[in-house]
Amino acid sequence: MNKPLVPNEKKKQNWKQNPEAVKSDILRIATELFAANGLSGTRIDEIAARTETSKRMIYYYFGDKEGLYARVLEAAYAKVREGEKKLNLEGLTAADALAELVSFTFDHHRKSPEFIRMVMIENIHHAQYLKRSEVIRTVNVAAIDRLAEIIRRGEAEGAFRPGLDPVALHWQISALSFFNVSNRPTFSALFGPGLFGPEGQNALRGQAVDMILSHVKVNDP
Amino acid sequence: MNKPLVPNEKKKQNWKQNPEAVKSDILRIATELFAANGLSGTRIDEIAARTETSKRMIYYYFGDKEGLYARVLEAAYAKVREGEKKLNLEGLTAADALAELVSFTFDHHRKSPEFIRMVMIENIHHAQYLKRSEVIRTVNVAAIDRLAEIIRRGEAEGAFRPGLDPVALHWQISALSFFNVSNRPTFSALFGPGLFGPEGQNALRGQAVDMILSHVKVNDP
DNA sequence: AACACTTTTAACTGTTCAGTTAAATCGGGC
DNA sequence: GCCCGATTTAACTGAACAGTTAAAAGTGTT
Repeated sequence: MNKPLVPNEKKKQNWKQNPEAVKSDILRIATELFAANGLSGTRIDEIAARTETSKRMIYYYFGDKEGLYARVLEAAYAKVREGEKKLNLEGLTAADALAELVSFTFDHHRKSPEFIRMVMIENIHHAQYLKRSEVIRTVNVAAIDRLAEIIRRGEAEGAFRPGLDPVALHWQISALSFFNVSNRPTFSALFGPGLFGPEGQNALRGQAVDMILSHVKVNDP
Repeated sequence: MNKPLVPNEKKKQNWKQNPEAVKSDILRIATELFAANGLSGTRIDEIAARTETSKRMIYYYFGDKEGLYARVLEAAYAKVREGEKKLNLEGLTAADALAELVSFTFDHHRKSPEFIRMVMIENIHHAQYLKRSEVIRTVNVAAIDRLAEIIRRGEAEGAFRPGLDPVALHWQISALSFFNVSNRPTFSALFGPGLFGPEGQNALRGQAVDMILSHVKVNDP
């Protein structure tokens, strides 16, 4: 009854199978909608309607709603990791490398609002889906390793105070970069949009760099 | 058929009308559930079941689910404002006052996870309910005023660098305090619970104070 | 040409859930 | 004692929604 004798409308004749494309099409739309509406706020029927394929195929490939959500979460982390590979800190002093890392992280978060929203949603769910994913942990260990290396160099140079904790430092950089995106709606509603325009963001980025650097440097007056 | 001839079970005889108590009972349970499950994730039937009153009364007093959510959000902000009145910065230098403010804010956020979750949820919804509330804005203006006063004193003392923006400073203090609670689930799942135990939290609080202070102080090496 | 995997279609199931209805009773202020 | 607002109860409505079913036919591989 399908692929019918009447290939009217926009039904593609000479049609090719492409499971990967179908899956990634579903993931793309699902990411958009889960990030916009949360897990319970998203409708499978709406995902299906905006996909090139059908509701049936969502269940065929992803099992159920939670399975799809879990895959969306993993894909979001994977995509962000991919973007972080662009960062090159070779040949810089430890302080310059750290400044560049903070600045990059700040901007990278800004450019990934969908990812930020997925993490927010996952935090609302007490990270229960992230906890089950072995894929994701490795991504983030790399961030800590990179920081640990910078700290090691900074101590060797005598530029950084001793005893810095790379995980705490990552927490601080993340806090400043993440909050900037996650809490923009409420912050902007309460205090106006000034900090979120181009000048405001440049100022906040520079201040974040300054805060982190003055914290790790050795100078105690 | 009710208030029946048989006051068996725990039906309160000698029962008193008390609209305010009924409303605040509903708000208390609704806060707990909205904070736990979000707007679309919360069931009115579950709120009703855990209240001393009935589903009918929820609609009687709050109209609909969104009306109830909006009132819960306002109540959460009001309660947090109430807690902030405990902070006393009289007779301190600007630097000491700011240190105390950061430290207090960090701890105050930690003690208000329900409020934090409501703000997270509200950010997911692009602050659409907060925007409509005139009640809430005034709460937060006070925070800015308090900071502006500290900055003014710090500049007068010659202790702070000139040109500090109280809104940006509030953003920074909030980022460090808010992220600590909001992102604990994912951060802890990825990097372990170490930073969220008592020692870890003491360290993070101290480092937050240090970061803010070394950023506002005048010493440029 | 056989076989496994992929895709289409649309109706259907069963449940969950926000919001309603109705009639009755109760408390308290006037 | 009268009236109005507060409260109880439990069943009901109607829509939304996750997940299923079934039969058919396509693709790609060997």
